[in-house]
Amino acid sequence: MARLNANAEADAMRGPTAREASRLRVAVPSVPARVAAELRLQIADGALPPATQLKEEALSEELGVSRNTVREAFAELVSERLLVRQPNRGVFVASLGAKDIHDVYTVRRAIEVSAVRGGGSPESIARVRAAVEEGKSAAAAGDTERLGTANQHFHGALVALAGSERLNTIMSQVLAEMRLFFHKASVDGGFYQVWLPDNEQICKALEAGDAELAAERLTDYLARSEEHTAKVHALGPEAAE
Amino acid sequence: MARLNANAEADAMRGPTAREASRLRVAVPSVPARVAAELRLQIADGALPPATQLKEEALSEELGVSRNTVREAFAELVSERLLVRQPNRGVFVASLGAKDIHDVYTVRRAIEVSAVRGGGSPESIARVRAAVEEGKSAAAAGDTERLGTANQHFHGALVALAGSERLNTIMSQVLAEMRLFFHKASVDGGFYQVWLPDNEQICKALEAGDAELAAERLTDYLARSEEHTAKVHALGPEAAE
DNA sequence: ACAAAGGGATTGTCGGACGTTCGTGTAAAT
DNA sequence: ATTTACACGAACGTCCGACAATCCCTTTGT
Repeated sequence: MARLNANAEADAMRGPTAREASRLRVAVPSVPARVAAELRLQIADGALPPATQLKEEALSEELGVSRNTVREAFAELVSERLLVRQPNRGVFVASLGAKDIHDVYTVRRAIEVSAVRGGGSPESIARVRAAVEEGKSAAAAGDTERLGTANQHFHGALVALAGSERLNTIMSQVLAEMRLFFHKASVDGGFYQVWLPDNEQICKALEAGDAELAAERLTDYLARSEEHTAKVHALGPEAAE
Repeated sequence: MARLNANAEADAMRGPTAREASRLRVAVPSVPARVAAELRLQIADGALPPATQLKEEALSEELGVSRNTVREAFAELVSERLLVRQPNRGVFVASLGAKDIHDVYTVRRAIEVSAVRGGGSPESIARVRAAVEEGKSAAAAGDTERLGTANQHFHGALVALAGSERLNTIMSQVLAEMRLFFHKASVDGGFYQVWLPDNEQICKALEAGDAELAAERLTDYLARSEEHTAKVHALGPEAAE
């Protein structure tokens, strides 16, 4: 129940009040934005599993914000497809079905492949390389969670090759949606391990200036990844491995 | 000022009240959704030109809804990039710069080309054909506005080839953004005329089952269209042709 | 002329209120 | 015993009003 311990974090969540208004401030996100961020986190790491209902009043009390504010946060997350709203019934953590898996991968194919085909600047390619290395090091350390985020960084970096603000935000939403499938709790150690060689090969092709080859490898990767994901999902989203 | 005549439409905008609750209802959209739809329309046809500030209280009075509701509508439109929010300053109709043009076209290249490459079912290709014919008929009738919407239908139909719900919503948002450049007021008759042959050729390739050729032609089209758009935008978004 | 101080307008967030909708459990009827 | 009807309660949807925080503009002081 107590998603946040009621008082300590509740006060931290609230905006700057009169007494602490004097300190210098550098664009503190609005309260609804911070509530949304908090919920995003809890959804991502499985504290709020799919199909969980989020009640406005309960949340507003736990977080120490008004119902109105919670409502705004909900609207934000609904627009990101992390929550779904059933009119007059409430909002629920999105639970994705087989169809959604395919849909998400369709978007990824469109966006990632297109971005990779474009080539990208040396700096942006360097960032792809950095993500690859981050993944390797995480794998070496056996840090599953870091491996997962490194993988997301990798694909985010791929899209960033296009240098498009809009594509970036679309991709980050898609990545957030993918986390609905794979909470860290439901993913075994070898899950991301498999894709490390793919990442390496794609990155190599990019560094060699062969964007077309990279795109081809990425397409291939996405096909296998979708298949894999669908398989894992088929035996129940709960069954780890 | 009076974007809506205050009373008549205001009541129409409000939700079903007690007295009229008896008639059968089939999923009436929520009040914020209807406000957002209204604003979307007014933005699309230029009644609310870019950089216009939208004030919460003024709108809530004109539309006969509460400030809270207006606020929710704003949030929706901000998430669609039709409005931009300046914290503590207000929301403004988005005004796109040269960089945004390129950005939008980058998204279109990714999404549309990818969808076309996939081929698509006969029914969805038929819908592309229908949009092409709609454009021709509108051009023959000299109906500029219908020509514009037909063009949007065409590109929407292209994306629909992929059969992806998410791609569709992304595309419809992008199309909405494009309307920020081209209000019907600021577009001369020949504006869309030019692209009719392109649409025809792309559609022909699809019908012939040659998705790759269609994708190639589309890529070419998008390049020329972006150039054209950038040119028009360069001589001031106001200058019609 | 320019910096500081003041005021007005608008947003951000809160709190509460009330009708509506939907699920559920209870009671009545067959 | 199963089904239907009804009443209750929990949430949501929308409205209203309030107040501090913030920003812009104007006025004031030097």
